[in-house]
Amino acid sequence: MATLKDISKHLGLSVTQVSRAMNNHSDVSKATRDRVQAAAKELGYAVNMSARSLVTGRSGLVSLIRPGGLSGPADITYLETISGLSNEFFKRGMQFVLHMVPIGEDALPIYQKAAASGSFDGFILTDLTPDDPRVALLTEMGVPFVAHGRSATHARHSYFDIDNFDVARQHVKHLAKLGHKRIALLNGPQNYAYSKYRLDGYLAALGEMGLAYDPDLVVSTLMTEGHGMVLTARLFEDGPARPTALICGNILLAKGAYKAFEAMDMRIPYDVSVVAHDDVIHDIRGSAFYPSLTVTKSPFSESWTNLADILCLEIQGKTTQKSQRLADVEFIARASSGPVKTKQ
Amino acid sequence: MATLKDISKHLGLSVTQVSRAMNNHSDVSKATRDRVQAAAKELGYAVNMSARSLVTGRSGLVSLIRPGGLSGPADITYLETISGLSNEFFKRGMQFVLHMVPIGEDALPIYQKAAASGSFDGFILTDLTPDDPRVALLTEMGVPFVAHGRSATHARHSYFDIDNFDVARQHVKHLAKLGHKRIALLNGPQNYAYSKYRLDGYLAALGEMGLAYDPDLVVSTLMTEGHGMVLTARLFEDGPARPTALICGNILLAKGAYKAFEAMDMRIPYDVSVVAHDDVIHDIRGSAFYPSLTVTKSPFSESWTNLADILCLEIQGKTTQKSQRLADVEFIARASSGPVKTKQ
DNA sequence: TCATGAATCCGAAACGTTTCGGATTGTTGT
DNA sequence: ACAACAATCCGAAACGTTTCGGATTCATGA
Repeated sequence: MATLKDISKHLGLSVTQVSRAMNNHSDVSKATRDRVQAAAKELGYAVNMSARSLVTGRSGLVSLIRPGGLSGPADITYLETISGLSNEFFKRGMQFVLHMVPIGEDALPIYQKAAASGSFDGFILTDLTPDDPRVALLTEMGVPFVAHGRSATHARHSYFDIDNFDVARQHVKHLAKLGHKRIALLNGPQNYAYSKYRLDGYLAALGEMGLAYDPDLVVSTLMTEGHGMVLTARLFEDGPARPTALICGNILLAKGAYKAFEAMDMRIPYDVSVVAHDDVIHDIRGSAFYPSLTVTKSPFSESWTNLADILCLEIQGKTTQKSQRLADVEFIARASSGPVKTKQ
Repeated sequence: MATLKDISKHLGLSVTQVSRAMNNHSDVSKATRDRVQAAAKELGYAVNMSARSLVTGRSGLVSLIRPGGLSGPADITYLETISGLSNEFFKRGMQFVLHMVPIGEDALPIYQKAAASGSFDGFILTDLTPDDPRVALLTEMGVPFVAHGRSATHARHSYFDIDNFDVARQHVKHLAKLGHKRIALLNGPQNYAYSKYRLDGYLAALGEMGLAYDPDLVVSTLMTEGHGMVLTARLFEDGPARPTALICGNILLAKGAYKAFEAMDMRIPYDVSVVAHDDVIHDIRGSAFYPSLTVTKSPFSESWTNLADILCLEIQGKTTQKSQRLADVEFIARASSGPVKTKQ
């Protein structure tokens, strides 16, 4: 493995100048820069990251520690996350270190150790909870990190998120304008921050539109097709209090809901309106539903490059200010939502 | 961030002795070892990996480069792989660096660069093809690696695998002993090494049992429930050449096959026998099938610790010999396979 | 002719660890 | 009393890079 010294000997230059040439510094002539880079290629030079890290104090490693192991096929979205992030950091010349903590083990001490080891330049946090202890820990330790989603209690951290408050709000307002008064919400798991924001948005919009809040119309669940089906069936049991519209946390829940409504002989959108949020990760497209599904849409996949950008900024530490980005959500009205049925 | 020098000053010892104490070397007294370790804890010392790497020449990083991006929900098994491996290497104090190469990009140059950079101590190869170019590349470069599965052409590399030849052979022999003469094989994708070994085992066993080989009875496919269903339906079209038994590459294919047979009104095991290989990753248990499924079984999850062990050996390079381990497969006869139906 | 400044280069120190070779003790056997 | 040996320690070099401060050259303008 060739070193800078090898190149410097081979060319009769100082190590300093070779280093500066390789890193495109200003005070090296174009001629020598070219000579150096040619020699580097010829000798098969590759920078020794350990040596560089030792002097720069940066390892080039970012880490994603995933608590809670796997929870079955629902975790396919997680593979998407890992895939996207690993790629973005690769593009930026950084190594993406993954650690999936087995289920049942407490992840916080692992974060603590990893952060204290100084081996990592930064961390990516996913699956934020409303009051996430990892945010508190890393903030206190002064370790760079970026969160996919927002912690509610520690507002002053870098994150990338979509405006989940607005997602639910748009859904409610759309349905309320169509005359719906009893709107059910099939929300994501309640320990996640985004579910909380959606619930808040739902409640706020109900208030805005002058609608009453009925806790029986809101349910939190793992977002799978199966759960969508059975919980929809439960929410829409026949009776005087039966809702006339349903908001689904994602496309899979909506798919389950469609099945439930079919089984119950309720026609969309005549008997019931359905809207959902589409994060464009599952192969199913809202437009391919029958009837086609009204959605708020914002591609999950736009997160990775943003998260990587933000973390790199954070690591460079040029600015003390935290980067907080909210992605746009697009509202697409389609055939699954319509005017509320007038009493017959 | 405290260093060895800090501890040495704090204790009036030499840096040498502190280092040796921290690494449990022989020639340091128990008394000073304790003092040193206490001081280390007190000062919050954590070894600087870059510095250590620089002198030892080992980075503590292993890398998994996954070509081909994602192929949808079928890739849930891949999450299992990543999860298991990241854990095993964590236990061994190594960092697991992941890079998922986007679909369409050629992964080989990435392996080439990563190996040439010297940043990684070793590589894990998955999804081996029968003549895998990555095996050739890394062998030639002299970089430590371990393969999950075997390359057929480059036999002299370290690997962990199950005896896929034997898997198919056991299936055939079991069915042949029950009197089956026309045995269909629903194999995995043909570009994977394990599919080739299974096909070889199938052919060998047919020979052993004196049965004829009919290419029409063998089909390669992605191993999903859907493919299992439609391909079973096709293999078992009515006619004089209809097979009497089916070997499925995994549990998902078997599940699809069951559906197909139900639709075709063929009763298991009276009209047709079904066997499969169970790698115990999908939540579905062969014993929970109705009728319960005859399988060869060997848990995928045993691979991770073996792969990590082997790669660590390879990295230490104590032995020039390659580690090649074949896991056992267990044969479990259940209700889905029975004597061939006598002509009525 | 001489100061000025830009362009280009270099030596040496520093990062924190491991390890080689040797030094200093104290104990043992003769 | 002395050699031999084990136990315990230490100084210094080395790993490969970056960077600080300064040095050299050469053209420029006064």
